This record gives sequence, structure tokens and C-alpha cells, in this order.
Amino acid sequence: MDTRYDPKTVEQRWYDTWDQRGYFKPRESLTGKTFTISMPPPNITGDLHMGHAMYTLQDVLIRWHRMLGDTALWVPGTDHAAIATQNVLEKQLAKKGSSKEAIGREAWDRMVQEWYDTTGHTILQQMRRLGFSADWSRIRFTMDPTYVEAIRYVFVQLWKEGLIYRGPRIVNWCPRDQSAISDLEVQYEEEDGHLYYLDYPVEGGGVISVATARPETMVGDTAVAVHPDDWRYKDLIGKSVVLPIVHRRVPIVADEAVDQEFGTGAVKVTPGHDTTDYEIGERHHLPILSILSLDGRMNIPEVPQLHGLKVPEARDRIVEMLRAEGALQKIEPYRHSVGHCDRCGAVIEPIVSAQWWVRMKPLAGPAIAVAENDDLRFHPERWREQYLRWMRNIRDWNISRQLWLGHRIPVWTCANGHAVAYLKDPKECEQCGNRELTQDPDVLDTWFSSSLWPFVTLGWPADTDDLRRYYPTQVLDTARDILYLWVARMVFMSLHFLNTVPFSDVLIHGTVLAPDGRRMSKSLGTGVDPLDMIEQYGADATRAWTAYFGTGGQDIRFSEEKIESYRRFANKLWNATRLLVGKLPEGAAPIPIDESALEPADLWILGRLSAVTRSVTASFERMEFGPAIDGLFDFAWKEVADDYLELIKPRLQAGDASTVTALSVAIHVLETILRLLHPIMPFVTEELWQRLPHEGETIMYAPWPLPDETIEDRELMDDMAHLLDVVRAVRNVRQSSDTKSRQQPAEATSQRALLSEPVGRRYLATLAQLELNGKLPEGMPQSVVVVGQTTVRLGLPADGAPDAQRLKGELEKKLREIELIQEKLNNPEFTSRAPAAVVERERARLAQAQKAADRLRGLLGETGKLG
RNA sequence: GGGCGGUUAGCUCAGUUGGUAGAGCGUCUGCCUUACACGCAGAAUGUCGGGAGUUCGAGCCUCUCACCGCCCACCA
Repeated sequence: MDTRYDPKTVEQRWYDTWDQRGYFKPRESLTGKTFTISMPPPNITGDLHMGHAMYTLQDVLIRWHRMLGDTALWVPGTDHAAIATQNVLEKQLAKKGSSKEAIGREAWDRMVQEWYDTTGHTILQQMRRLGFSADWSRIRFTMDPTYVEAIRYVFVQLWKEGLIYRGPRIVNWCPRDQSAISDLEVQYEEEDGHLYYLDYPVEGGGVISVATARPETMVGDTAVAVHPDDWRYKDLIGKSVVLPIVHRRVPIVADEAVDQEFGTGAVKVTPGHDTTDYEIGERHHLPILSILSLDGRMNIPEVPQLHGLKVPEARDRIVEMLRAEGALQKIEPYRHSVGHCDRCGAVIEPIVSAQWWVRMKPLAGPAIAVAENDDLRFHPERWREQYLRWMRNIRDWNISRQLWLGHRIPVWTCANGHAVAYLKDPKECEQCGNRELTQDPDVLDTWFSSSLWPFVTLGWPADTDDLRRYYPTQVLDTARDILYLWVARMVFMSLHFLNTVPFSDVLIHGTVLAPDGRRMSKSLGTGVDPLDMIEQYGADATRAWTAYFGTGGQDIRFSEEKIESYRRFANKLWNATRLLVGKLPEGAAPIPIDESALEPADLWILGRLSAVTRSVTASFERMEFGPAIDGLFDFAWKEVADDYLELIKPRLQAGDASTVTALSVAIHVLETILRLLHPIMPFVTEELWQRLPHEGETIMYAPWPLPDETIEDRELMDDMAHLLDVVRAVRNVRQSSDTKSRQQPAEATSQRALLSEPVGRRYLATLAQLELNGKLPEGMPQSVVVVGQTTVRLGLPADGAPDAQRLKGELEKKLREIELIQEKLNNPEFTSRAPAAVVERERARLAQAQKAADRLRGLLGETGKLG
């Protein structure tokens, strides 16, 4: 073995081997249980980013359950991502000076198909670099023919049930994509703007002032609204105003939606271009005027000066016109939030348009119930409230998009006006037999198809074996930003069509931020490519990083140092293995542990191993991997490598029965650590596991370790901890004085069981590099170390520095400690109210401290010996 | 406007039921000790955001204020 671990070759080799041997496919269950995760399908056009690296958490769970003996299945696939893909292809066409309109729908569809075929599943290929053990033979794509059929089935079914309807409503319109988008796809951002105060002349005299951030929409006003209780305007309600510029007469209405405090307390009402106004309009049966065409330009032939202008230009122009008419009272700076398209960033225009909607109230009911009764659980738990809040206030879902890419809405209208949803492309109208049919031009919201993902990927609506065996799934892991867009929708769709939750546990992992706390973004240059991290530090280190930070529920500032530390950790494990493998013949079988031959150190490390196994397993069960990787890192590095392996080195050299025992224990401990670590760091653990004596053909199928509580000896743990404290204290003194020769003569006395025995003294001698044979020669200058019930006298070289000063300092520290404890114990409130165990512990601490103080005093008395 | 999360060592973050504050990185010192210098050993470093309260005892519970971030809402 080389002195360094090189992840590159190892990772590639093992991934190919696992894949070829079919280890990622579900295998027969040893527990009778299945464990399934549906992988959130990345966009087919997307690049791998740190968000995808977070899918490591899913792989950790899958690998863990595989080791537990469950039939584990991770279903991968990709999403067609309508808007995103369309943007890519339109740019390609634009480069050639063409457009989708120019080539026509058929050619466009061919182009899309070709793109899908050539893009393939590149992003899933990249995921392999991270070691993901998904069953790649089951890759699904939301454009697969069977998937398309399933979507169609769902649409027709919902339509028949009256849960899908078409109707004009005010919608969020993206002028660039020329499509409606749902409320969830609008991103609001604070922007500096102006608040314009307009004077509208009231019929019969006087003016009423309204405040608006969008003066250009005044040409579409169909009313002015005031609050019904507003005394200022009481008399004006029911009267009319004449709009400047267009000279249209519109009523003054009273509506509760008006905020008396804001602006002038009177508001212009533009039902065609404002959500609130639209609702006011509904209540007062106001006409709706559309003043924008679908590309976001003004569309008002009556006012030629404005016609065809973009909104910002129209705004400037109309302000001039208003000023000219004396209708502009004032302009104030005003900061407000403006909606932008999630995908392309264009400013969203509310417009009235006929769209397809899903009636949400009936679907939300069951989805609320499952979260309330815990059939659906959230990790961290606080997301449950977020989910419920949204579900309880849900509004109908706009599922139609005016795009050229996506699943067409399967509704055909005949010449007689019969609109019907068809499972198969119809030849004639179902209702009248008319053969002149036209299909609705709209496509479905991408999230409509995504909402069916976990069950359609298993074959639904067909009654498949997969569906029966693997559905519902267990865990859904994702980022919080698609909790509503995706997670919530899967829940109500599954409940409606399969009468079950799609998964029992929702794991919301943290979002990776740039080191400065901003969002990671390619355009800002703050993005981090996981493939770069894999290249530099290995997939295992990258995975360990995501496992460490991913499940705490906190957002994560990217920190490369931590990944680096896990790379070193892999190297540490490699070298620990190297040490042990070097003592073994090639291809050695596992050495059975002879329990009768175990030394205290062996019992100690086995006890610690058991405790670590228990806590790691508990962390996994809570789906909190941070404490798991942290605990394993610490145990493997500090306790096993730094302490235990150092402790047994003399035995490993001895070449007798003690060598065999030490090796058997060390190998067992290391092999167990590898198994505990495997779900998080699969590559290095497989590589090292194969090099150590082992049973089985892959660590992927090795059993998950169980704790052995019978071996956890409390007193021994305490004694070992004490011994290590003594070691540190001796090393400290040796470093600060000149007592650095390799084997320092010393004598030790202790009231601790372990340190009173030769074996304990041997450990102390090994770790602190002491010559502990018998007594120090009479009169030899010495340095004394006192730790609790143990005293070590170090023989000093003639020029050694005296340490009375240090002992004095320690005595003072002890006295302060004694004082503090006594104060506590002298408080009758404490002794009477605190639990007996706590009081007892304080008493014991006091006794210990007093003994140590006595010993220090005694030593300080031996001034002669202390130089 | 409502809600949620955060504020702990120079930096990035842990801290399970309230009972003597931790890690990684960085810093300082000494070591090429035959698994690892991608290492070993030792050391330093915290009014746990401010204030008040509950309690024998608060990083942890309650209230309040400040700042940072996110989500939701019909923010003219």
C-alpha cells in the first residue's frame, strides 16, 4: 500500500464494479421490509450543482437500509423542465436567425425530441461520480410515452370529476415567455419606484386624488374605490369621476379592501391588470379592460401616443400627459416589491386570460389530514406547519402554460363548440360526432407532471409488481424551495389517485450558500461545482461534507476546509489499515477474538466501539447525519488511531499471543468503523474493507453493526479516560521542561484500579514514553505531575527546570475549584432542591479536589527535592 | 403586515431531556517517534447578540429589544 490514499482511481474502479455486479438493484429482503426513495428528477438540461450533491443524503439512507437487510430501491430520472428547456432551444434558434414560430410546431417538436435524445441523462451520469447507488436500470423521464399516458389519464380523470375547469381569471403573465405562470413561480423583489398622486375630477365638482405606483394603467381604470367607513369620501360614494386622457366616466365605489391609511385613501381600480383590483371589480361588477398585449406592450388604439410602447416608456409618456392636463399632483419616491418570472426574470404583468385550473379545496382536505395525524412527517419538524399553512390557504392552481414545450392539454373542441378531454386522440367529437376537432394549444405546468413522479415511475396507473412492492415510498428528500411547488402537490395527487401518502417522511435539507452567505449562482460567480470538489478531494470527502451539514435544518455556507478535512480523514483510515494489514499475511481470514485473552485496552476500545455504534445508529434513525459523521471522525481518529493503535504497538511488535489478540481487536474495530461509515463514505470504506480480513463480497451488503452493551464497562471507561488525562499532563510537563529524552525515568502512584496494575502502568509508559521501572534513584531531581488520584514523578536531568511554580499554580486552581463547590454545597437551597444524584456528584468532586490539593501541598513541602 | 430560522473561540459551525462550554480550519511551541509531515505531541482563545424573568442552577425555558436571512400575504 502507498503511504497516501488516492481517491481518483479507487472511486472509479469501485463504482464500475458495483454497477457491473448489479449491486444497485434491489435485492431480496432479509427483514421483509422494503425501503424506497424516489429521486427528485433534475432538469434534463441542468448542470450538476451543490444542490444535487445534497442527494447524498438519499444515498446514505439507501445504503444504510441495504446494509440493514431491507430491499432498498432508489428510483432515478429526469424532468423535461418545460420553460427551462424551451429557453435553451429558442436561444439556439435565435442564433440561426430563426424562431419557433418560423419553423412551425411540427419542426419544433422534432427539435425538442432530438434534444432530449442527445442530451440523454448527462446529469445522472455526473451523479455517478458522487457514488449514488440508484437503480439506473429504472431511469424514468417525464416525456416517456408511458409517463405521458399517465399524465393524460390524470387530467381526464380530474376533468371528469369536475376538478379541472377552464376560465378567464387574472393571472401572472410573463411577457417574455408569453405564458401564464403560477403564483409560486413569481419572485418578488424590493425595488425603488415612485408613488404618483393623480387628481381625478369628480363629476359635479371637485377632485379625488388617488396614489398609484403604475400610472400607465390608468387608461384601464374602471372605477375609483374608497373604504366604506372613510368619512373623507362618504359623500362621494356612488358618484363618478372622469378619467384624464381617456375621458371615460367611471364610478366611485366603496370596498373593504381599501386601506384608509395608504396614500390618499382612494385607489384607482384596474381590474384588468391588478390582482386586488380584479377582486374589487368582481364584487362591484366592474368592466375589465385589457390595455396590454401578450408581449407586454400597451394595446390601446384609442390613445395612439401610448399604443405599442413598453410599460416603462408608457409610464414616462403618460406622466407627461397627465402633467399637461394638470392631473398630476405629485410624485414621491416609493420602495415596493415587484414580481419577476422565476425562470427568465422578466417583470410579471397581471393580465386577464382564459386558463386551465385545478380546483384545490377538495384535494387539499386529505393532504391536510395526513400531516395532522402524522401519516406524513417532516424533518425538521417545523416544516409541517409551513406545509399546513400553505395547504389551508390554498388557491386554485393554474396548470396551463402558453408554451411550445410540454405536455399538451388533452382537450379538443369541435366545430360545434363541444370541449372534451380525451384519453386517446379523438377522430370525432364524443358529443356530436363532428370531425372538425382542434386541440387546445396550451401545455401543462411542469409541476403537474412532477406531482405524479413517485407513483408513475413505478408503473401507475397500471397495477404493477413494482407499485405493489415499493409504494408508498419512505423518504422524500429535497430543498425547501420546492416544498409547495412539488412536495405538497405529490401528496394530494397520491392521496386522490392512490389513496395513500406518496412517502411517510419528508426530509428538508439545507440550502448551500456561497461562503459570504449569498445564494450560489452561476451568473454571480458564486457557484461551486461538485465535480471540482470531487476532483480535488474525492467523492467521499464531498459526500461527508454534505452529510455533516445537510440535515441540521440550517442553511450552509460553503466551506472548502471542511471537505479538505474529510479528505485527510480518508487518508487517516487508509494508513490505519496499512498499519494492520502490514502485520498480516496476504488474504488472511478474520481472526476470531479470544475474549479470555483481552486486555483492559481491548475491552475499553470495544466498549467505546459499542457506544459509538449505538449513537451513530440513533443519529441515522433520526435522519441526522451530522452527529454520525462527527462521532465517527472523532472516534476513529482520536481514540482508535491516536490512542488505541499507539497503545498496542508494542504488542503488535511482540510476535506472540498478545499480538494476535491485539490484531484481532484492532481489525474488528476498524472493520466495524468502515461499515458504520460506508453509507457516507462508500468508496474508501469499500477499498479498505476489501483489504482487511472480511466476510462477504462487498461492504455494500455487509451487515450494519450492532452495539454490544455487555462489553461496555463503565469503570474501565472512566479509568482509561483518567489514564489518558495523566498521559496528557505528563506530556505537557515534559514539553515545557527539558525532559524530552525518549524514555524518561519516572515513578507513578495511583489509587485508580487500572493505574495500580502493571498493565495500566505499561500503558502510561507507552503513551507518555516513560521508563516506569520501580523507584527513581534517591536524591534524583524530579518533576511531579498530579492528576486526580494519580501522581507521577519524572526524573529530571541535572539542568532541568524546577516546577514548584507550576505546582503552586495548580494548587491555586484546585483551591478555587474547592471554594466554588463548597459555596454550592453550603447553599441549603441547592442541597435540598437539586436531585440527589447531582448533589452527590458535587460532593464526590469536592472530595477529589481536596485530596488532590492535599497531595499538592505535601509535594510543595518537599522543597528540597523540587530543585 | 404575518410567520419561521439565525446571532456560541479569529473563521465556519456542533451543543440530545437545564447540572463544570466543543469540533474543523487558523494561530503559537516542539517533533521527519519504522501507519500517516495529508502526520504526531503540547498550548492559547469564549461577559454563548443586549436586557429582564423563571430556577438551587440557564448557551438551553419565558418575555423583550437589536441585527442578519428566508417564507407567506389582495405591499394601490
